[in-house]
Amino acid sequence: MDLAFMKTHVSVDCVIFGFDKDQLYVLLVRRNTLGDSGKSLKLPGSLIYQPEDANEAASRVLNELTGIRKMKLKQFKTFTSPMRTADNDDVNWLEYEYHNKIDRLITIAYLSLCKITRKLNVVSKYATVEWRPVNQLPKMPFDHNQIVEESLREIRNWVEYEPDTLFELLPAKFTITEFRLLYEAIYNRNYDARNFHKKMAQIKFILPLDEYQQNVKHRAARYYKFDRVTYNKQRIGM
Amino acid sequence: MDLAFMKTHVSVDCVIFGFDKDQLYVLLVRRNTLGDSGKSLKLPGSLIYQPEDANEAASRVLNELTGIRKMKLKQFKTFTSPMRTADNDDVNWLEYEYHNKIDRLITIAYLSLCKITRKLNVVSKYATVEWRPVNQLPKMPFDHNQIVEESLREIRNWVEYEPDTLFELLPAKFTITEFRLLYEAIYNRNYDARNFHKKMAQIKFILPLDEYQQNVKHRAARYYKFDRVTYNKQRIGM
DNA sequence: TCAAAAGTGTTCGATATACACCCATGC
DNA sequence: GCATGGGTGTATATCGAACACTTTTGA
Repeated sequence: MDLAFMKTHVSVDCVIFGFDKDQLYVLLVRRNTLGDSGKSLKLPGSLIYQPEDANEAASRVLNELTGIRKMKLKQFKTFTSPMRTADNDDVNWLEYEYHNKIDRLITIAYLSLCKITRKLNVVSKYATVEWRPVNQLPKMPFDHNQIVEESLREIRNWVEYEPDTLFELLPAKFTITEFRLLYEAIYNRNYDARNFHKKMAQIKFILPLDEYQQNVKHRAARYYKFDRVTYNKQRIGM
Repeated sequence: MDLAFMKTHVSVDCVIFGFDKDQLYVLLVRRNTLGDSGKSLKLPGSLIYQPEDANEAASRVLNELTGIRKMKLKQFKTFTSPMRTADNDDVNWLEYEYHNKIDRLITIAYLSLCKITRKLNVVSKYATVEWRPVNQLPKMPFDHNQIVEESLREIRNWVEYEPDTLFELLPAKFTITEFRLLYEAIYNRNYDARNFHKKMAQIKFILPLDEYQQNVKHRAARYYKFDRVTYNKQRIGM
């Protein structure tokens, strides 16, 4: 056993989910490639600055991308394998990007949710920002593919403890069918539309509006909205 | 914003739960005190060595204490606040213990379970090892009190996903009442003894033995055991 | 009038809860 | 024989699963 203690840089990486139609998407950034490893898309992230804690760093990354000051986010796992930086291309990019010699790097992974319709900033250090379907992700640098995989398990946990997180993924006004498709995407199973309706009707913080879809070539669906006031009241009682 | 990136040592800290009678206990170590902050008990932990990942470091800490090679363990949260090392006494102890200059330290917290009857090793760097009731913990260094608090939420999650973890806390042969008291301690609520019995009877991997309590001044309770073979078979089918 | 999706109610089985009495043992 | 905890069964409420038809709208 080498008796030296690990001293290392620490980064945060954010798995930001979006939802459209019937699918979950993950927000990836395209780094300015050096060499050509083919792995040009990656999770947005950053090294942690000296005076920050990890939550602040993740908030900063999210804010840069979305402009939202206080995004909901959740730390879910820290990845520490020395093999993370096994690929030289990955390390070269890091050192170029951060102007620091980097031998080993651990990362604290965060989960966050964002409306897919939101206009995003292209942060200077990246060429583009892209939503990619979670089922068809490209090969990414470091262990980013593994991080996304593990985040999927975590998202269910999150919505069970804090169901209001779900509404981060939906537009302010949504139909029950849209909501059901979101559930189906997250839990990767189907829900009976009738039973689902019944359940929604019982949930007090989901309010029916007097608005209906326009210009659809079938019966127009009713819109609903999430009511945070009622939600918070219920939570206090628990 | 200070543009220096954080470069830091990383430690693991282990919250090891034990169970006796009707209470959860946490395993603490007594450090050889320097100065007298009064905070001489702390969670067992260690800086991570250069070639290790965090799981290996946590396994090493657990192994040193219990002699068990492959203890079940679960990473649950990383604590990164710069304020962790705000107390000079804490930092002095660290630097004395590890012969390293330490300005900032983040820690990856692990959860583990151990039979409270197990004979423990006193690791050289500690004076003693002690089980303390989780409800009456002393003030501990760093953010160890907060870590334990957050671990309690995590333990429920763990036993729901992997119920076999529970049996790490019980002797090989246990009564249904002992098992119920464990549930009550973990979920901090009472369970009806009759309904609990009924539920246990349905669980196939809990096997009744032909052994009963001895020398009790009331009707002797039957012993049961956990059957891992049946447990694994069921799991595969899920 | 047809296609496409919205909306609605009932039945059934499984599961969780509430609750009361007899049993075995040591003293 | 009594105190102590062990063990059992029944009735009820609740929740989730299965399931079919009518409604609205645009083309």
